[in-house]
Parts: sequence; C-alpha cells; structure tokens
Amino acid sequence: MKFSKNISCNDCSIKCDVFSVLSKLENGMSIINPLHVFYKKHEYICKQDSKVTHAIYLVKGSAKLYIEGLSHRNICLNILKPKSYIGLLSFFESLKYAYSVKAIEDTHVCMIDINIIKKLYLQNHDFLLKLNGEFGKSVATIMQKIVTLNQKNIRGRLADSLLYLSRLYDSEDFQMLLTRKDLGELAAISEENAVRLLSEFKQEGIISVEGRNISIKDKKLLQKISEVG
Amino acid sequence: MKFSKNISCNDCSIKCDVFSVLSKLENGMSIINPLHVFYKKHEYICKQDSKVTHAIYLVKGSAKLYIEGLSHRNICLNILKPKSYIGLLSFFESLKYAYSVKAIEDTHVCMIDINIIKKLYLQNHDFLLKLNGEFGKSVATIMQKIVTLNQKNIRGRLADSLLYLSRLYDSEDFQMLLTRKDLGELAAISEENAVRLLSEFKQEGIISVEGRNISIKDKKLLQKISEVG
DNA sequence: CGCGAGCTTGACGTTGTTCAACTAGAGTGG
DNA sequence: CCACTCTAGTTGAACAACGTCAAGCTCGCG
Repeated sequence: MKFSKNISCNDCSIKCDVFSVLSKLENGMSIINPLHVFYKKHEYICKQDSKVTHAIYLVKGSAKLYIEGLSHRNICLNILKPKSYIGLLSFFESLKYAYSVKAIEDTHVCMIDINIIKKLYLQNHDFLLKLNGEFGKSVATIMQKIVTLNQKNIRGRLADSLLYLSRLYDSEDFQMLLTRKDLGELAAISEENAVRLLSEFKQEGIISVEGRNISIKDKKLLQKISEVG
Repeated sequence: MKFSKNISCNDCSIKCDVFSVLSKLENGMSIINPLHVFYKKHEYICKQDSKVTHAIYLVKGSAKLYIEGLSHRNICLNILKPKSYIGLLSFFESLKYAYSVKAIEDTHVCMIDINIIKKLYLQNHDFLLKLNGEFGKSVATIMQKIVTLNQKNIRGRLADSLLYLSRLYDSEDFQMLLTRKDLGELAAISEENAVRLLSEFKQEGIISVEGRNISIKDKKLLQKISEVG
C-alpha cells in the first residue's frame, strides 16, 4: 500500500460525482484534498468493524466486497470495478463497516474525508439524491441475495453468479479475476462445489471453461437453472 | 381495511419525527394531510414490487416485514412495533418495495405522501440524518441475517430469533403474536423444524413454552447456541 | 528441483426439507 | 347438541442436498 496526496481532482482520470459537485462551487477544489491510495492484490481496502473515516471511490483495478462470516467463511456480495463507491453501504451515520473490501488486482482508490462528504451532500441535493439512489439499489441487491442464499440450490446459486459476472464484464466471454474459492464465496457455496459445478456446466455444454476464462454458451439455459434452482 | 383523513397530527397519540419537523415550521401542519389506515390481522400493508407512494409509519398494532421468496416461501426480516417506519428500506429513490408487510394483529398506520417527505428532508437536515441513520441500522441487521442464513445451523437460527423477540418485547417472558410458521419464516427454517426445536429447547430446560407464550430460562445457553450454531 | 498455491475428484456423513399422518381446539350450520 | 371443517400444532421417517475430508494433480516461482 502506497499513498499520494499530490493528485488533484483536475488531473484525475475519473470525473466522479464529488468532482461534479465541486466544480459547481467557487473554489470548490480547494476545500478537499483527496488522498489517493494504491493497494496491491490481496490487500485490505477496508476491514469489517473498523471505523468509517473516509468515502472511498474505486478509480482503477478491482476489489471484492464481502462479509466476514463465522469460522473464516466469507460471503461475497459484490465485485467492484472502477467508478464505484466502496464505502456506500456504511455511508450514512453508521460508524463501522459492516463488511470488508479486498483488492483482487492492484487497485487505486481515492479517499475523501467523510465530514467533507457530509457537508457536500447537505449543501447539494442532487448529490444527496444520487447517493441515496445508489444506496437503494444496493439494498435491492442484498434482498435478492438473501432469497438466493436461503432458497436456491447450489446449481442455481452458481448460475446466478456466472450471470452476474457476465453482466459485470458486459460480455458472455470474460476472464474473471476470481479464484475458485472467490467464486465459491460469491455464490456462497464451498470451493469444491464451485469446481464440481463448473465441470458439470461445461460437460452439459452450458459454458466453456479454461482456467479463469469463462464463456457462456447457453445463456437461456443458465437463466433457467438460476430460476428453478 | 378502513381509512380516515380526519385525524390531525395534533390529535395523534404518537409524536413522530415528521411531527417534530412540521412543528418547527410555520403553518407546517397545513401542508400535509396524513392518511390514517386501519388494517385487520393478515391484511397486506404493502406488497413486494408494488409502487412506493407513501411513507408509512406504524402507529398501533404490529406487523411482519418479509421477503416473498421462491415457491411461496417467505423470509421474515423484522417484526414491527409502533413508532417504526414501514417504508424505510425502500425510501430513497427506489420505486418499488423490495419486500411485503402484513399485519399480525389489527394495526393502525399513518401514510404521508412520499413527495412531501422528500421536500421535508431536503429542507430539514436533522430529519434527513435521522432517516439515514435508521436506514444504516437496517442495513447492519440485514448483513447479520445473511451470515446467519448461510452459516448457522437451524438451532442457532432459532436461538437467534428467540433472542430477537426477547429484545423486541424487552422481556425474557413474552407472548409472541407469531404462529409456528411465522416463527419459522423469521428464523428461515421450515415450520416443522420450528416446532421440533421449540420442543427440544423446552426438553433441555432452556425455555418454557405454552402455546405462544415463551419464557427464556437460560439466556446464557441460548446465546451460546446462537453463537456456535 | 522442490515447494506452495490453486485446482480437481471421490467418498462420506450430517443436516434440513418434505411428505404424511395425527391431534386438539375453534367456529359453523343442520 | 352433534357432526363438520378449518386452522394450528406436532411427530416420525425418508430422502436429497451440501459441506467436509482426504488425496492427488499442475503450474509457476524461488
């Protein structure tokens, strides 16, 4: 982990919501000094139960957002790509993170003091509504996850996860950055079953697998499996 | 279901957050006209996937908040008592309810047009922060539920639910309004297992059960079961 | 060359859902 | 007042689903 205070928002490759808000204000840029942090693969970006001090925005790389469960079993809720908020779900008035985030490749994030964010969203209602909207979506996702966890079998759960990844990478043909264990955590199944089911799906001609390259051959069928699971 | 438009906030037995906000404004009371609705036991208060049009506040009675899962299996997230928001989780910019709420006894709620709420929270930041804070707590609860569902055995899950009810009714000795089926949905286990485990816990001297009256005899042990589950 | 991380497969045992049958009490109508 | 039916609760047994353990494999790297 390395950090830098010498990247100004004007130089940043991403024009985030915060930037949009600031650019509307006179001398807006001067009131924040974003902290840019560079994480290596496998490093924690934030840790469950630790204090929320900054808003964190993912600029480059990717990360997994997961709950640290009992006896070292994790449940992965999301894979994060650039232009997404990392801190979002623990944003509003909750003091501690309800989850952990770890880099799954070398990753670059931007951190802004939470108090500045609060000032901004109280001043700027569009920003506030935007954050709240994102928040609402996350909640819907989580609700879905609860049902899936409790009521779908492991085939359905893995099918779900593969479709999720396909949506994330916006292609039927993608290289995932996840290990089999990671994939298991995403589908909330054991690593062994993740492996087994990938083979099964491959055997059945639904997907093709080569290492971490996945290609969805029969999307309809995969959706069917996800539904009936 | 019956409703009335003739209850003013000044007459209402509960002084809710909205009331506090309004009372600070000049002629505040005139800008809303709350709709009071009276539901019979078993009636829907709101239905999953239907449009969110009002903020709903529970004035009297109780209700269960649950996700309608696959093939008619529900998962109950919360039991609601007076002075709680019903619409909260779907409040911010999400158009549709991500869950259903049903009365578990005759229940009286107050409904306020969502657009008025939005105006209020943009004007009044204390109100906004309060709502966001509540929202944050709900998220933490849900995260916990996810871990529980995926990683605790049914004994641990039921123990959790009994402890939850004990906290809710603020007593080790309570009459729940839930059927065995409801209790099962709260713990996310089958009705049969809910029955079986209640008997087991009774046999083991951890609780005593008579119909819907539950008395927790050995709280320590119940907590232990919930942890190791 | 050896070591470790990631991956793969088989066998096994536990866990929890489901089905089915039965009881008890409450409400209804002949 | 008795048969009925409906709901809620209860119990047992069978089956399927999953996680876990164990063993072995491959590949990349020091």
